[in-house]
Amino acid sequence: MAGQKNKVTIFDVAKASGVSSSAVSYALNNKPGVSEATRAKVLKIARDLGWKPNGAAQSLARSNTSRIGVVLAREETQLLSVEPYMMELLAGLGTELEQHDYSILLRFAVGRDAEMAILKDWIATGNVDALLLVNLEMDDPRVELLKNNPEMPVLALCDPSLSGGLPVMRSLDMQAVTRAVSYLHDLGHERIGRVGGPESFGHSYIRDAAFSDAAAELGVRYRCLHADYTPSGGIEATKRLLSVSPRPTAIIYDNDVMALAGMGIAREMGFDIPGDLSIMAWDDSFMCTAVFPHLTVMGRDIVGSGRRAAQLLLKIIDGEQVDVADEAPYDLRERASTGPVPAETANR
Amino acid sequence: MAGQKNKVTIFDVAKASGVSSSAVSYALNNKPGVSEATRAKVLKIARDLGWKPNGAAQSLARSNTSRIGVVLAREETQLLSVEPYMMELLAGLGTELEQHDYSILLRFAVGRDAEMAILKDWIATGNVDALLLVNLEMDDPRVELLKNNPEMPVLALCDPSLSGGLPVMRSLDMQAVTRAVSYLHDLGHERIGRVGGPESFGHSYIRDAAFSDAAAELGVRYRCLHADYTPSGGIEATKRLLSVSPRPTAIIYDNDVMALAGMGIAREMGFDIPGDLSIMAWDDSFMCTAVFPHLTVMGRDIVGSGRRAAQLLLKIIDGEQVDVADEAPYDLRERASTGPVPAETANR
DNA sequence: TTGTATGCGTTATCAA
DNA sequence: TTGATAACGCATACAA
Repeated sequence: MAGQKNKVTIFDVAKASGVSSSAVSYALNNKPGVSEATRAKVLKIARDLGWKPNGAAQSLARSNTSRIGVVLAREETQLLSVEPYMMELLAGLGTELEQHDYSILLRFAVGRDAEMAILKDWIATGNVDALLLVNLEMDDPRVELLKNNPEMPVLALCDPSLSGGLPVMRSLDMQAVTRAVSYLHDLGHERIGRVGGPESFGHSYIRDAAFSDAAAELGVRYRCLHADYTPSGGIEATKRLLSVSPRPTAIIYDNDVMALAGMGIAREMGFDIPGDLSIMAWDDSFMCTAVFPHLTVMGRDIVGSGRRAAQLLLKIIDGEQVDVADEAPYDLRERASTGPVPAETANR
Repeated sequence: MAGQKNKVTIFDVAKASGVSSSAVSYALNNKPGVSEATRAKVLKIARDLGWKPNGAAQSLARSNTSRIGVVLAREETQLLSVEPYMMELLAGLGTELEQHDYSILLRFAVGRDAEMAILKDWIATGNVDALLLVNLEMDDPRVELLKNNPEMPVLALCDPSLSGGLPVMRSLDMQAVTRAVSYLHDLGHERIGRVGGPESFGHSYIRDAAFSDAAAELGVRYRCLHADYTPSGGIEATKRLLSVSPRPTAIIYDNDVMALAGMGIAREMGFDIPGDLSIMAWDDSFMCTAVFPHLTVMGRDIVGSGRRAAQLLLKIIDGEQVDVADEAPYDLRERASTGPVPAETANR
C-alpha cells in the first residue's frame, strides 16, 4: 500500500511530448543531448503531468541513494543522555543536507552488536551513500569494519587518535580544556575538580589527558571522577569531591545535567555558588541559562558542526580526500556560576 | 562512489547453486515454489557468498521502501526547543521499527513551506512508506495535503479535532490537566497560574481549554500566559504572573525549561519553593531531577509513545483501519517543588 | 539532435 | 518444482 499516487513515468511524459524517453531523461536532468526547444517542452509537460522521479528507480540506475546513515546506539537500560547534543548535531546535519537533496537515514540500535549489524547491512545493501559515526569509544569495532570496507564513505566524529585513519572531524577539546583551566586559575582557583563522562567514551579520555596536562602546567591541583551523565551520577561525584580536605574551589562537569545536579547538591550542602564554589559545564543548552545562577560553560556551535559534517561527507562521497577537519573552536561563555576565590573561604 | 562492495547478486548465487535466479529469489524470500532441498542449498550458498539484497532494486520491484518519513520543522531563528521530547519520541519510534526492518527517514525543514515541499516530494517519489506528522498546528496545511493523497499512509500526533479525520494518536492531555489542577487544589491552591507554549500549537490550545474547564469546575482562579518554551519566555511570564495581586500560589509550565527558569526567577524575587510558591512542569526530563528542589511533573512514557506510533504506522501500512489511538496516560510525579499553601503567605 | 536498446538487481508471471 | 522472461522506472552508451 505504499505511496506513489503519481504513476506518471518518463514514458508518459515522452508520449505526451512526442519524443523518446531518453530525450525526456536528458531534458529533466539538465544534460546535453536535447535541443533547448524540446527541453523546454518536455519540462513543461512533465510539470503539467505532475511527474516526479521514482526514488527507487533513480537509486537503482544511478546507484546512489542521496541518504546519509546515522546509527544512534542506546544502552540496554536507558537513553544515552547526550540528547541535546545529538539533536542539535542532527539538525545541523539535516539542514545542510537539505541544500543538496540528501536525507538522514536514522536507526536506533540497542547495544553495540546491533549497531554493528546495521552498519554491515548498510554496507552490503547500499541503502546509504555514506555514514556518520558518532560517540566513538576506544578500540571501537566500527573503525575496523569501515577500514575493511573502504568503498563506503564515512566520517567519524572523534579525535584522530581513535579513528585509525578514517576521515575525521575533531572537536578542539584540548585547547578548550586549556582555556577553561587557565580561566579558573586566573580567578584564583588552585584546586579544581572535574566530573567527567564515562571513561569508555573517546572524548572523555581525550579530556582526561588534556586536563591533567593543563593543570600540571599551571600548578593547579586537579582531581577527576567519572560518572554517567545522569543527575545521580553528578550528585554522587560532587559529594565525593567536596568531602575531601582541602576541597576543590571549582568543579567542571562534562555535561550540563551533571553540572545542574552538582550545583544543586552543593547548595544543599551549604555552599554558595559562586561565592564558595565555582561551577562550569561542558556544552551549552537552554538549561544553562534557565537555572540561577546561569551556568558558565565551554560552548560550541553544535549545529554548525553538524553542517560542517554534512559538507565533509558530501566531499567524501565526491571522492575528495579528507583526513582531519576541525570543528569550530569552543568559546568560554562566562556567566554567573563562576567567580573568584574569596581568600577566607578558600580552605574551608 | 556509493557503497556496495558486495557485488554479489542473485544471479551469482544462482550460478553457484546451479539453479535459476527466480528459484534463488523464492528461496531467499521464504516463498513456495522451490523444494526444501534447493532452498537450503541456496540459502547456504547465499550466506557463503555474502549476498545481501540491493536496497534500491528491492524497493523498485516491491514498490515499498521500509522507511517511515519524519520532517522536523525549525523556525527561521532557532531550534524548536522541544528537543528532549522529540529525541525520545524518535528513539521509541526507531527502536520499535528496528524489529520490523524499518528505518526513519529524517529531514529538517526551515519553515512550514519547506516542510510542505518535502512532504509533497515524498508523496510523489515514494521515498517513504508512511509519514509521521508531529507538532500539528491549528488548520495545519499538512492535514489537507494528506487528505488529498489518501494513498500515503500517515499518522498524526495530535488531538483528533485537529487531524480532519486522519489517523491519530492522541495524548491524554485533558485528563492530565484535570489531575494536575485537582492535585494543586487538594494542596489548598486556589489561584493557579500557567505558562503555556505557543498558542499556534495544537496541544497548547487543547490544554488551554482543559485548564479553563478544570479550574472552573473546582472554583480555582486560573490565569494563563503563553510563551515560547525558552528560559527568557518563562522568566518574563513568571514575573508577570507574580506581579499581580493576589498572586497565584502555584504555577504550571508547559515544558521543563520554562519551569526551571520560572523557579529560578521566583527565587531571585524572594519566593521560597515550595513554601511560598509551588512549581509544576509538563513532561519529565533529566533536568527535572537535576535541579533542587526536584520538579513535580506530569510525566508520560514518551519512548513508549514512539513505539506505539511505530506499531500503528505499520498497521496502517498493512491497510488496517486506524482512527484514534491513545497514548499511555500521564502520571503525576510528585517531587519537592510543590507543597501546601501556608495560610499566612497565601495572600502575600 | 534524436531514438533504440540495454543495464541496474529484484520480484513476479507464466510456461515448461 | 523449475527456468526463462517480463516488469519496476530511470539512466546512458550507442546508433541513427
